[in-house]
Amino acid sequence: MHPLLRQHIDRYITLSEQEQDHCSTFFQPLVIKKKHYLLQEGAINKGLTFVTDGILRSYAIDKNGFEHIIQFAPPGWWIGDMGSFTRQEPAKLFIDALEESKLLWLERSDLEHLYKDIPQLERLFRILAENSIITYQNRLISNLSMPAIERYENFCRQYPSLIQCLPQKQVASYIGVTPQFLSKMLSEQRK
Amino acid sequence: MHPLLRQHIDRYITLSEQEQDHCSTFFQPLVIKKKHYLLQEGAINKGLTFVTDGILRSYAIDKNGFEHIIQFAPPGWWIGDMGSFTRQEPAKLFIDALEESKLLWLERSDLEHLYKDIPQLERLFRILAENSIITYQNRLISNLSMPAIERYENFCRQYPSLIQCLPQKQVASYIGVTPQFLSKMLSEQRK
DNA sequence: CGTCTATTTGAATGTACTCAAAAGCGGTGG
DNA sequence: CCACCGCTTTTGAGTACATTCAAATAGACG
Repeated sequence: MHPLLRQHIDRYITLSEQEQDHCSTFFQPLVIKKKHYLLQEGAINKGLTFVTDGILRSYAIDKNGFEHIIQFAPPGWWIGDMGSFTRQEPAKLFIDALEESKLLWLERSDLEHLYKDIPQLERLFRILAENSIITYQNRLISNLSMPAIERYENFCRQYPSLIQCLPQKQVASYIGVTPQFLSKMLSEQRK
Repeated sequence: MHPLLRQHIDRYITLSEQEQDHCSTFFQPLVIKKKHYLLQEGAINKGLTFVTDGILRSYAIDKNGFEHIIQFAPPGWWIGDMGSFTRQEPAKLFIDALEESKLLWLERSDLEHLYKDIPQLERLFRILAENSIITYQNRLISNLSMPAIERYENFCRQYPSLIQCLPQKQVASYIGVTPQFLSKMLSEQRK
């Protein structure tokens, strides 16, 4: 099992060597090049992705053609379209790589089997889902209650390592402003 | 076990009579009057709440004193401050009743025991958490990509029964505009 | 070096907010 | 049963935050 995945799992549950080995047989290593898609809107998201290297993003495109980034996934994070994955419906999101990335891919059907073999995994994914809820909730509160500049400062505080590797445009999309406006805010701030 | 709770659980997992009975011993019935708090910012959220009658809401108050509604909980819904509940940290949210309501209260420690007695419950709460993620994600996309009037129309489509019993002010807070602006939008729309 | 994309800057515009005040509505007590 | 109080909703005028459109500049990559 990939050390990053192992470390990730160990943070929440305890698996025996056997269980770990059993688990790891279902994760398929995958490499995805910069700008290549892992998922496109309308497709069915048939598996979950654990990032080991690089960085992915998920985003929606609105009817005016603008991208709205939902999530960045650096190493150690999961990414997927939860709606499409759990209900096997057409995805609302695109997922692509911002740079060449290495992934571990877990098929939905394999995960369902794993839940039966290792009930602890239900617990793991319950906790991961709860953490995700907390993150979404905080972001929602930010969006509802803060002006753009504070949302930006928030982002920098929360993801200091991401700020360094992301183009400004991507950050603008995440915090919910146009790239032009983010640029103007930053030039104001520098004064 | 309360029929609404039973029906709710049955939608996702299958419990034996015994398991159901065991479960239900931990749910404490509770009545909360209009405008009374179930949780206040800064307190620790020590349990989860399943609503059987009435309606609750959770909301954050920003530094300017404005409320931002995170969730409404009509009968059949859970409500709580996930961050405070799972990490036993001070809550960021207030939860109160919009009208006199009846609840079933489940203590965190009891839930932890229940997870051990009935591992299926890990599954139940995993699925509930995943559904919650999907809801938050859709709302985030709405907030990022739609003007206020469309967010309102969205809300009406998604929660037709809520629209009828909620004062306009509460809906405004949920979709993220001032009550004045919602009023202006609606009077425009009527023309 | 040339092309493509990201960033910056400026002017005009628009969506939504603030402040203020009037009107409507529901509940309560005399 | 009506009058009053408090809260919600409406309306208007002025303002601010953020967008759009446009164009120039800067950076990255083959």
